[in-house]
Amino acid sequence: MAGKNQPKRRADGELSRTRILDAATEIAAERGYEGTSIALVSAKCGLPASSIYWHFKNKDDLIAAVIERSFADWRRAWQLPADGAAQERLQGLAMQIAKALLDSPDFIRLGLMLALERRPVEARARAMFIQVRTQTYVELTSTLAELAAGLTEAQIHQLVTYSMAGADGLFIAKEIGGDAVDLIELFELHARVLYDTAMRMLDEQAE
Amino acid sequence: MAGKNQPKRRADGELSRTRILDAATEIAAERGYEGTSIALVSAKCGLPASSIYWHFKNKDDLIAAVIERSFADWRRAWQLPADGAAQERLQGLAMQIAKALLDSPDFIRLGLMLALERRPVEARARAMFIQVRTQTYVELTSTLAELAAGLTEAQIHQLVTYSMAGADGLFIAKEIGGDAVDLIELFELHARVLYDTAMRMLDEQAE
Amino acid sequence: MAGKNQPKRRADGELSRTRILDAATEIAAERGYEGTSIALVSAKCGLPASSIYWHFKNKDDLIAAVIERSFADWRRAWQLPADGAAQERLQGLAMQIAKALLDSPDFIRLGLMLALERRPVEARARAMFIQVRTQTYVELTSTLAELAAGLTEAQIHQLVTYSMAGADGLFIAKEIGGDAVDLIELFELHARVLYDTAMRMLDEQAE
Amino acid sequence: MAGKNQPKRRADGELSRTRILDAATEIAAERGYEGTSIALVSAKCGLPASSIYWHFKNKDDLIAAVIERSFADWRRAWQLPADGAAQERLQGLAMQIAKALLDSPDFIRLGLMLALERRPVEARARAMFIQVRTQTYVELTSTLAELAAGLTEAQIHQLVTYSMAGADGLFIAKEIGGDAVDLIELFELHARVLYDTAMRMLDEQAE
DNA sequence: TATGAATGAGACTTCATTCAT
DNA sequence: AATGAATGAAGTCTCATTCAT
Repeated sequence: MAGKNQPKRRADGELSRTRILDAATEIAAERGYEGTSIALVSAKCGLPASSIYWHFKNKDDLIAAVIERSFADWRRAWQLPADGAAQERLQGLAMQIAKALLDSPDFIRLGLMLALERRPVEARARAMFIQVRTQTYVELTSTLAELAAGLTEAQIHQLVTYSMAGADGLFIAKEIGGDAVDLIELFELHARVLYDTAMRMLDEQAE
Repeated sequence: MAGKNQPKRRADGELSRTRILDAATEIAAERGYEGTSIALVSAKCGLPASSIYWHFKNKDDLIAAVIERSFADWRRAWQLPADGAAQERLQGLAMQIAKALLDSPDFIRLGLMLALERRPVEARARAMFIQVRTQTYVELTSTLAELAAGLTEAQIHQLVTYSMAGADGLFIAKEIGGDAVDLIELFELHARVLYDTAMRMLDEQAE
Repeated sequence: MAGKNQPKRRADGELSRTRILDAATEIAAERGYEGTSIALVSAKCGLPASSIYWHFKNKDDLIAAVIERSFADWRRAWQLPADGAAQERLQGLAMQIAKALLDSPDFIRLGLMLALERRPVEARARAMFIQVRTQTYVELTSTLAELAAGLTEAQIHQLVTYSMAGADGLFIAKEIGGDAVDLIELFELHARVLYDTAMRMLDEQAE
Repeated sequence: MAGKNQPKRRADGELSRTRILDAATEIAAERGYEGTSIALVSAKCGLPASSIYWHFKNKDDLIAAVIERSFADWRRAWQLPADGAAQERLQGLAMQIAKALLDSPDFIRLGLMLALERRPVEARARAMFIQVRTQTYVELTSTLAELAAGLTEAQIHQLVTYSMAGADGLFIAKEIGGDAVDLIELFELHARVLYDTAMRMLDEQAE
């Protein structure tokens, strides 16, 4: 940052890129990969289609960039709990994630759509989602290892998988159910379930 | 076979319809709504594109029919537990559903893709998914009301929502994780979690 | 007529034919030759497309039949004046034709559309219009020859052509102008103009 | 040629647009709205169909542009009479219009076809014709008001409507009758009729 | 006297992408 | 750092017509 003394062109370039990404994010989160046409993005951001190709190699590259940026936004919206009792830390984390899903649902909605597709070839966009999702998996794994010291690796894998699956499923439930679904309350339940399960696993191990 | 008591069998429209639905189901489950082109379906079922339009009003109508039929297939693959101890019945149900998801994943994969999309207009296919899903919700609600008599309506709503969300999420986890995810084991965990939660709710209520 | 003792099938056949013609007339008068699709006619009359082909060889044949029947209807709505003073007879004829155009505009609207088209090949329908129109030309020619005895053939040809052109043009003016155009009044003017012109021609000839 | 003061000439979009319009005009004047397929236009102008959509939003937009341009051409072919005796001015105008119709019949032929159609929705092309036609109506109205000062507004409206109807009708008569119809002679008659009628109206008013 | 089913051709339109400027 | 123009492929859907029953 700082020192922006280039002839302003650079600044405009950055701005255009951002406008394209904004438009593409909005559309892709609504209509998925195939439903996001370059013409639609062009119309929404006001730049001609050929300009989009100046900033991004192709459509796949564009959607991958969308995933990358919206993951970063989403990831910034919550942080791993630093200290406190295990149960409270878990509850706090769940609340943060629930709120992040409510506030910026683009990342998950688009990501899940990509994850569900099984297109023969296709490529970067889906891979990008899998990659950043793995990053979350790793973070949660180390957090859990700390919160519930003593669990086996297999148990941790199971718990983290179950916790992420629950988050995905609850997000979808909210998408489908709308106001009939209280996401916060359900994430609270989810956190409690995870805590209880972890404790039970430790107990059973102790015997 | 045999014993068909239809007039004569007449040009076998029913058969063609089935062939089209088979092809469309396979493709739609892999590529979603937008990714399912009529040309692709035509190529896979061997009938020309124009014949598809004899059997279905348009693409939306076709995909809605796919959802309808594959839900019926999927629903036929499991049945609500008739009797036995509550915990066993829940475990049994969870196992059946897990297997149904593994055996005929078309319904859920396509349905979830549709559920995630937020296309401005278009509708029938998505509406059909929401509708049959609601049917499942209702069935599970009455099952749970019986299994855990004493729960409030709100609690049952929460539990059923959570159970369906878990199923969706676990399905996705399996899609993404492949062999690294043991769906059966996770569904067992899910059933146990649901049982424990229901019991806890009843306990807390008793106090 | 009478004596309809055939097994009713025949009657149904006639009825179907009529229903098809009714539907086709309505559509063709609105949308012209190309705009009249067999599917549209089928939807409007309730019979399947293949039934239309049982009654008519092809689309061209159908439209030709439409022209033929609607010309007959239209022609039946007015009659050549039998006697009276020339001016009154002309006025009366003009009024009848004006009313016939207002009451059953299908024939003229469709006919003019066909007349204006210059499709390379195409065929029967347009030819049918030209044919029935010629019939009207002949009738008007002999009427005028009687009303204004003494005119040369060339003059009669000119007058009849001008009178039919006026009728066509006024019909179009009404189509475009709607309520701003008083068709009756304009036909009255047209009749007067024709009468005056015929008289003038006779005068000039007399000199 | 030469003297083009546009920046550089850049890929010659203007030329392509013109080529497309030329082709579309020719075809639409022969076959009407529905008969003008994009493929036909593409074949005639040498540009691929998709390029047509770069220059025009859709088919309706293209046909509307055809109407607009061919009206302008047609309108340029005649001018309102500046001075001289009323009768001569009217005759002169009629001759000009007759020749304009013979020389560039595209505008009227296509326009009349559109005017006769009563398609449920769609519109722009037809609306454009109605609009430019109204422009002519206004011009003729003020010319007539000047040529035959003293006529009431209603009379002028009637005369202008009748004069335009006559022109339309005579054009059609020429289309149908071909060489059997002497358009020039008929327009002369038409001019005379209009003059006589205007004079008669003034006379009757004077009484 | 019909009609369900099918079909190849072609309708309009959008697609992702390229390239000269 | 862009963009006007173009393009071949592919999109959904309708067309007129046929044919076995």
